[in-house]
Amino acid sequence: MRGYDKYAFEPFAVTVDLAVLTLRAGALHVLLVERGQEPYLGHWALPGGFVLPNESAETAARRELAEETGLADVSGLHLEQLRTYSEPDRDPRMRVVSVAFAALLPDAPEPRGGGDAAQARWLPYDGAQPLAFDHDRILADAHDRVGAKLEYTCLATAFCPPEFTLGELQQVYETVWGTGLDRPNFRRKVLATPGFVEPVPGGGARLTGGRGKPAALYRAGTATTLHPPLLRPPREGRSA
Amino acid sequence: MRGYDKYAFEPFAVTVDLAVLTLRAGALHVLLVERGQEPYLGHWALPGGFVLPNESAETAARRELAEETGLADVSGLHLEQLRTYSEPDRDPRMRVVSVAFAALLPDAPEPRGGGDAAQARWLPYDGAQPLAFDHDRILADAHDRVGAKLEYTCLATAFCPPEFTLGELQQVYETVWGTGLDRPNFRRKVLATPGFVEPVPGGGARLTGGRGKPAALYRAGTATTLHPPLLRPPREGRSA
DNA sequence: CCTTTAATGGTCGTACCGACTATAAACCTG
DNA sequence: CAGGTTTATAGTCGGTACGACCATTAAAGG
Repeated sequence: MRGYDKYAFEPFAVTVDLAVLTLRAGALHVLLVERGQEPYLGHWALPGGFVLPNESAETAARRELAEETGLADVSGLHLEQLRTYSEPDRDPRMRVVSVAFAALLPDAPEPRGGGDAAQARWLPYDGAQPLAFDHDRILADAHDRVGAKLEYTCLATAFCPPEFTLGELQQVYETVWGTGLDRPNFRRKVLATPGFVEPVPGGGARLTGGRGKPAALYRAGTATTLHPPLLRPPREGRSA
Repeated sequence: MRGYDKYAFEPFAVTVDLAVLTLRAGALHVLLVERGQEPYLGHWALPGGFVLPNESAETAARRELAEETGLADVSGLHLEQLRTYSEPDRDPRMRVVSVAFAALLPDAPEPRGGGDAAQARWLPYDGAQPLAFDHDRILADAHDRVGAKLEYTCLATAFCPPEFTLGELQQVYETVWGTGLDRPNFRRKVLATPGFVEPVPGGGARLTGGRGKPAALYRAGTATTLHPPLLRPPREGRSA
């Protein structure tokens, strides 16, 4: 099927769906909107919308991200295309093909309504709540992807503010992976990876709550990949 | 933009594009079709086609794979969704959103025409040949993805016939990565990973050309991921 | 028969990583 | 203010993995 012109084709609606993730109070949270109409009236759903005629899916995703979060500048946020969901019956109204993205936010301002009546809120990531459409699966895929990319990329800093402590960076890993990590070993590994983080020149004032010894501040480095990777502890299945 | 009904939307054509990769004579090859019409008349392009009204993108990709390769059974082949390309001007004729897939084939039968006039052929992967549309980028993304997944999954066996030698498996890594690997170390690593490969019970007759000591035959194991991963040798940039 | 080729088996040293202990600098409590 | 708590930081130690080798075996070829 090489020639477009000689085959009839069905036009599809193309949308983007966003799994916007952040860390609030040491727990992973997702930005969800409450549906105001059928189907799935009253259910929570991932934010998203149509791709406009002159937009790429990435452009549409960033526009939706700005609209839904109410943030003035979303240009620096990490936005990653997950995959495209195209099951014929995923939306009962019509044929909708949706390109899913994951977005990572450092802090979590409570979203304004964005001019739309339906409320948008940060809800904790449980993995259990039934979302509208196939959004449970999209959200689970987003979680899997982010967890995997933490191993071999510097993605974790996308969850952190511009200046952060190593304790905060470790919390990102622990929260997304759901495991505990040894603090000295984590510190050794991160500092031994050139370009992962770099110390803030001025000196290390603390940012955290206040208890304990003040921590040094770091910024995200210039590296994007981790060689060798920072592997998560193997699942306690069985050892051969 | 929560409600579909209250916004106008532009219908898009949705297609799939396939980067079908195989190993022929120790080199990576790609299945390409020659375009028989404008635009890009005479250029090589990735095989692909429209997603039909009752198909998912995965279904359409597998159908196209069967049509283009002429293989009777493509159900066991590894098919992986790469990402979706949706730049508004990627096809000059109309708005086309394309879901790209990578397919991995063990052996490489010369493709029949598939009933279509345009010829389909295996061409060596150079990364230099200018393909039609944005297919150069899709092909490069496919190569990157496959190379990366070799590190932490058992994907390499998808390039191998049902029974293979460790030398053939090593050739997959060396060809895709473009590097040489130490044979004893590769062997030790593969055999130390439970579930990666398992010996053929009957005994190890050779399959390869004939020179050298006959190699034992193995089958793909049940594992899907490699823990710890089989990292490719670091690029010779500089060491800190 | 000797060379060539490739598979297989093994050694050795280093780097890394997990587990663990120790010290330092802040706060809180009485 | 003394002492305990909390968190950050420094360091040790042993096992494992892995890269760089070397050696042996089993075939084909001249």
